Amino acid sequence: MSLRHAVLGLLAERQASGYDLMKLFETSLANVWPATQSQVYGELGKLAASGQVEVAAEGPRGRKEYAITEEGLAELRHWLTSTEPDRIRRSETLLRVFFLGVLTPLEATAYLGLEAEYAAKSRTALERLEGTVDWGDDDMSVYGRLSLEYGLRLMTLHEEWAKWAIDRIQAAPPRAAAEQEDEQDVRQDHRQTEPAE
Amino acid sequence: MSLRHAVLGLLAERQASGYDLMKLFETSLANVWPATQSQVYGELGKLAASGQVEVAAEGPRGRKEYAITEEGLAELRHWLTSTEPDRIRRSETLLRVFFLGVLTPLEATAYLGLEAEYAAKSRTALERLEGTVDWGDDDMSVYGRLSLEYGLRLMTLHEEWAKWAIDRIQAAPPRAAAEQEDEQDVRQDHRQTEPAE
DNA sequence: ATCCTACCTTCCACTCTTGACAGGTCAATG
DNA sequence: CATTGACCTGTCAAGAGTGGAAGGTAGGAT
Repeated sequence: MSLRHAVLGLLAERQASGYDLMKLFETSLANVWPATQSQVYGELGKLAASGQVEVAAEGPRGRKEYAITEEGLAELRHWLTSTEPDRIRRSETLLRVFFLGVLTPLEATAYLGLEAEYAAKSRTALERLEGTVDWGDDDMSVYGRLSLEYGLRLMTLHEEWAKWAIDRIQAAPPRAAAEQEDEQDVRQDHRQTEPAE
Repeated sequence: MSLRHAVLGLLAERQASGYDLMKLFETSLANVWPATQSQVYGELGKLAASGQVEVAAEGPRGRKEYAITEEGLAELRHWLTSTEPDRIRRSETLLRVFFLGVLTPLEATAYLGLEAEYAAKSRTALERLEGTVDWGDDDMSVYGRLSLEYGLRLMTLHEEWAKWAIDRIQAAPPRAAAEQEDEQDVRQDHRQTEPAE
């Protein structure tokens, strides 16, 4: 459902073609709600069909500039004020952390080290972005900057957390690798309960 | 791709039926990688077909307990050590922040207030969870706790960020509502460029 | 003895997302 | 003039995730 509103939101700022929108998705929204061409054009079609968006101008090579309609703006406002955001968050990084037990403590800390490294790199990239953009006092500047700050804080958290986790594992290694070997043997016993299909 | 490895990871801990796995997904992995019945059973079927998992025992009412095979364990290790995690993160919350400009500053701060509230509530829920579980020194305890700590820190960040954002908006409101009205009029002009379809 | 509840698996229809492919036009450069 | 590159729209196949329906069994409580 969110992609629909992302498109509406961008068109609320100013009218644009699918091509224009793609550039916006690749720049400003890349870290918040990525989207592909097929999605954007598809969504524009659906929005036009339902009257929340309409072709405001046609340009050179088949270019169609879309503008949000009153209906679309109403829908956007309704989404922002009267619906609960979908807060389900999937984190492959954390999923992996859950299963770090199948590795040796050394391998586990190596993984977390890469996480810390990634977060640090990602954070400096955001800082560079912050320096690049010229922040005016328009909506996109004010509110986009709030998002950027969130990203900055998140990457800081990520790095510090990863370093903290490494310390913890090194302070109290969960289990010796030898015990893991034992467990593998146990599993093999299980497997003999029934012959392979 | 990750769901496959989530299932493998859980089965690496101990063998289980689809039903058992569902309970694990609802409890331990709920905040990290949610999954539905259809997904879990489907994935078990595919994993069994590819030999990474096999039926270790059959129980009372059609119950089938699956166990990870050596192949599956190898795949799990490979995933953990030799592949890059998918770090794309979608945040509907932040997406909305980008478009807060279509609302009045008052409405915008109200939204962020709800975010702060949600984060606070969510954080105390995690703290309660932390108190409930008895943390041993096994893998799931050690590594699961690292994930929980991440969640705790994230919710703290979320709340503080939302409060900070509210302050910022109140200190320097982006634009008066009156100007937004003007903009709507401009958009109406655009719409007259072409009659509705 | 019956009924309820928890247990347990399987299938389906739908939307979202990805990645790639196909096709075409304008503008400038050599 | 021919080629190149940026511009611009569209479609399709396949996988991932959602939500719910269907259908059946074992065990315990009344």
